[in-house]
Amino acid sequence: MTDKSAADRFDVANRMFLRLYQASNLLHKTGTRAVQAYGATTQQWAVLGALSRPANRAPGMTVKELTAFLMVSRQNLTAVLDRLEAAGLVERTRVQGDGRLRHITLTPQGAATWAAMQDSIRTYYADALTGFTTEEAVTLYRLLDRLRGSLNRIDTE
Amino acid sequence: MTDKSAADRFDVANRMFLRLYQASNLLHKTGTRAVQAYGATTQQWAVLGALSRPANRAPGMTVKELTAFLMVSRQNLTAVLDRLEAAGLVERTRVQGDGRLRHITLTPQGAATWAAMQDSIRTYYADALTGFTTEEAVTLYRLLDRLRGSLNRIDTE
DNA sequence: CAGGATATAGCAATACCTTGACGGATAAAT
DNA sequence: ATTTATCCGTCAAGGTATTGCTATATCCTG
Repeated sequence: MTDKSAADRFDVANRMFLRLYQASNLLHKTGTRAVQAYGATTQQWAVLGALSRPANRAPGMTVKELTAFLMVSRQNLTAVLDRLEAAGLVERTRVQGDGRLRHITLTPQGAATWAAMQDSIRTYYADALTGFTTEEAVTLYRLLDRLRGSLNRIDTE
Repeated sequence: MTDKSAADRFDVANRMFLRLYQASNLLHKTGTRAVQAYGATTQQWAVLGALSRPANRAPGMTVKELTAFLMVSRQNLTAVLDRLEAAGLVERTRVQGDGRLRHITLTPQGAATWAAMQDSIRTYYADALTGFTTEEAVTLYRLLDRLRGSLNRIDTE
C-alpha cells in the first residue's frame, strides 16, 4: 500500500532526525570533554584538523575556504578564529597579491597542541566506535555524506 | 597489517564525525527554515513532537522525562519551554500527588500549531531523504541509534 | 576609470548548548 | 521527626550557531 509505505518513511525520517539531533549534541558534549585539557572544543578541534592537513598546512586556508570546508557561517567562524588566535594556536596573515584575503595558519604552538591532542582524539574515536566494525563505520560515513549533500541542496536552493 | 587497519579506522572516524557535524548544522539551518512560518525552531519542533505522541498527549511529560527523551540539559530545556509557553503552545501544570513534578502539556493552540506544521514537516522529510530508499534510511537510523548509544555511554561513565 | 563582484570585518539580535552552583518545595527513607 | 534524595527553577559564564545590516577594502570587467 502506498499510504502505509509513506507513513513508514515518515516515521523512519522522524526517528532518524531525532537520533541525529541527539548524537550531535552528545558529540559536542563528550568530544569537548575529551579535548578540554587543551582548552579546546569540538569546533576548534575541527578547525585545527582542517588546517593541519598536509595540503593546507603550509599555505594555510582563507576564511572562505574554511567556511566551505566546515559548512558554517562566516560570522560564526570569525568568533571561533578569534578564540583560537587569542589562545595563540592560529594566525591570520594578509596574502601578498590579494589584500582581501587572509590566510589562516597554525602557529608552532597550534601545531604542537594539535599533535598533543592526537592521543585523546584516538582514544575518543575508539570509544565512540566501540561495537562498530570498520565496514559499518564506512556505511555510516557514506550515508551521512549523502544526507549532508541533500540538506546542502535544500539550503542552497 | 594492524597498523594499516587502525589508521583506516581513524580516518573513517574522522570523516564520519565531520559529516555528522556538518549534517547536524544543516539540519538546524534548513529545518528551522522549514517551520519558521509557525515561529518554531528545530528544537521546539522536537519538543512539540515529543508531547504530541499519543502516549504522552493526555498526561503530558515531566521536565525530567523530556530531558531524558531529548537528551539535553534541564537548564537548556527550561529556556526552550519558556519560549513555547510564552508563545502559548505548551503549559506547565503541577501534578497532584507529587508536588515536585510539573507536567508539560500541549495547549489547544499548541496542538493546532503542531497539526498545521505537519505538511511542512512531511515536505521537509521528503526533500531531505531524496535519493534514499526507505531501507537506507532505516540503516542510517539504526547506525545513528547505535552511535548515540555509545556516545551516551561515554557521557555517563 | 567607473561599476560590480568579492573578501574580510564588526555589530546586533535571537536561540541553543553546556557546566556549575544555589535555593525552594516536596517526597522518601531512616 | 529528622535526614536524605528528587524535581524544578534560576543565575551565571562560556561557547556555538543563525540571520541581517553596514562598512571597508580590493579585484576584475566593461
